[in-house]
Amino acid sequence: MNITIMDIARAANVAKSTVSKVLNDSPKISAETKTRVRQIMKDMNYTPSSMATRLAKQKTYNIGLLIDMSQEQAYLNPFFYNIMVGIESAIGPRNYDLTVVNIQTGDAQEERHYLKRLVMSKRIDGLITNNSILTPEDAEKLEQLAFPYVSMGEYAGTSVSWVDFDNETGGRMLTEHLLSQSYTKIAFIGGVQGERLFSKRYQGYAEQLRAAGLPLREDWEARGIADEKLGYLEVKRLLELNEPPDSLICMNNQVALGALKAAKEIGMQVPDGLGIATFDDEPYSAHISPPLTSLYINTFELGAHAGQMVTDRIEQPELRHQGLLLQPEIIVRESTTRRI
Amino acid sequence: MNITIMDIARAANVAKSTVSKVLNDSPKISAETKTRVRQIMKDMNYTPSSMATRLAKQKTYNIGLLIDMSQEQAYLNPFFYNIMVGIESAIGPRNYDLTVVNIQTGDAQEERHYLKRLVMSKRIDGLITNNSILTPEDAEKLEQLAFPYVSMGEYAGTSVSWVDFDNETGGRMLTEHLLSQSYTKIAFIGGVQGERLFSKRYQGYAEQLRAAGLPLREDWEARGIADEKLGYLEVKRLLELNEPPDSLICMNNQVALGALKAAKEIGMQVPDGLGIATFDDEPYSAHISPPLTSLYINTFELGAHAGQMVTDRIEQPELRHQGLLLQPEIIVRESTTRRI
DNA sequence: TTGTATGCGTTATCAG
DNA sequence: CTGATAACGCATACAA
Repeated sequence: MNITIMDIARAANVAKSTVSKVLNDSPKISAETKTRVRQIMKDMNYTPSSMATRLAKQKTYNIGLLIDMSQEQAYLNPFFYNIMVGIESAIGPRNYDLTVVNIQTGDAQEERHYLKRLVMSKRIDGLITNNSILTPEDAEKLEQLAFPYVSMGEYAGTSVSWVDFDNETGGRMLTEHLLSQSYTKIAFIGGVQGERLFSKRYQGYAEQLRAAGLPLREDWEARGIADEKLGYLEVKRLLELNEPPDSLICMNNQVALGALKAAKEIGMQVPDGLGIATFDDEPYSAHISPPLTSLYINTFELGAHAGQMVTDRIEQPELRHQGLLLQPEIIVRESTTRRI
Repeated sequence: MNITIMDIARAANVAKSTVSKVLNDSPKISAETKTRVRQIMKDMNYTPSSMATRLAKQKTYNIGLLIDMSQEQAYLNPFFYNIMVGIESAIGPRNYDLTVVNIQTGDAQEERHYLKRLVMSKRIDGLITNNSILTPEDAEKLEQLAFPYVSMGEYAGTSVSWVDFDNETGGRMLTEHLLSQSYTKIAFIGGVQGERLFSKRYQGYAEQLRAAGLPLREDWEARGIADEKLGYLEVKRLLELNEPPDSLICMNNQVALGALKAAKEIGMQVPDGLGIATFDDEPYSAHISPPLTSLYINTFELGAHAGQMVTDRIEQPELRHQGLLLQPEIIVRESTTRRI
């Protein structure tokens, strides 16, 4: 059998409640007994059972991170490791663990639903999700249960706590940068109408154009699922217009890669003939030829703030909901640095 | 208060033990009572408390994944997401959750040590680590505790279960491929003497050279921490030798990127003048110019096997330790496809 | 087939 | 300051 609190109590000649108090460093235990009991615990190589502690304290010290593993190329996947490290950096010091759970959006069988599996079964004290997973109904339910959770990704609607990057400002930054390099015919490539991420980014782009007194050209619109293929096909099309754009803002690196490929095939010089800037700086952005000007988001920070917010909400339930907007950072590289 | 098994028992007019048996689908409960009790559970929106279940069953249904977040560019980090999805795909269906825990190799304070924090405190039923984290002492201790664990990465020593890729065969495959493209002066770039990963890979390379009757040239040795800088500096040096190599095998993509940069600066044509092949295919390997021939390892599979193995060992403690060697796959791209 | 009693290992509430 | 004793919510051997 395993060694329990009772064994320690017997060995120390005290009640198990005393041992418990020593474990929790209760102020009403004398220093002597504390050191004595602790020594015995060490001698007997005792570690309290987290199962029992959790049941007694009605607290798991565990945070759940919800991800949809079926979404192959979801927005934040490439950054997942950093996000996780960020979360851990915030919750670890507060003694919380991180449990990563897969939610299959497909099979929504009642019984396997994460609300039941994780929240109602008390497997976790708090939840971190992202806005593409969290449905309004689930948010509503979490609210009813007064369960602490945070969304990574803006959740404008009701009273939901979230952290996100300022995508609108991001759109403005990229546009402004291109304008400063005296590009004036800027196209925006990728993204589906109605998609939150796209809307914000496009909005920033549109605003900045308007501020510069430039028109939004409909013939330069290139919408669609933001992948390499889209970038390739759309840029081929755009460059063959009578009046082609002189620069691009891409929804992500994949689109930019496709765009670059198209430009090369057509013989268009980047950046002199065509400037390319993109959202979502990835590890290899700097290694493309030419290196891509891109918008860096500090995903470690994103995770850290999310972790901070859940644990805050766990420990101070009276806290009001809040939204936190982090600022991106533009990294200027050759793909938009005109030499003329 | 929360609704418990007792509430259900009362509402159904049965003993709570009966409810418990219904929960566990015991064969000695009549079909009628089962359906009746289940209906009531649904009506009352009851979910058993995992805390209590765990304590009673002495089982957590939780697997721990140990990672060292301080190691910035560890071998498997870029592949972390895939590995995790692989693990989840294996353990999820068996009803295990995954808890990711950070281990700071730096502060080895007794109390925060994962053996105490996770294993001895019974926070998890099984452990997945990688061989760069798992020290022989810890392995020994886990063995003593008869605790189920699996190492990702070969652990040749004692009786440790592990999964890994066949790095030696990988070295042979890359070498063989270069030979088949009639490269004959193959250098091996990156890796530190004594490092397990390097040894295996280099060994495969050396064997294949020997099999082809080619010498191991000491002046082509380029050892060191496998990063871009090393690739750049070493290849600059190599290409200025009287008799430079005509092709390279790089320890990873970073090294290859550095090598490529050096080749470009010197004006050496890739692949005609210099063939470049590398270990560890990464998402962007195909997007480098020229696209890199590289050795792909299916990290999802790695994770899936690891997950499979731990759960197997949890459920069948009598199982013997085993090592599993997965085969890599070579992806031939332009960087080694000679046009002459 | 169902119910009773006890255990799982800790914490918390009281007395003393 | 310390010690009984009752939770915490479920599982299980044994009795009925």
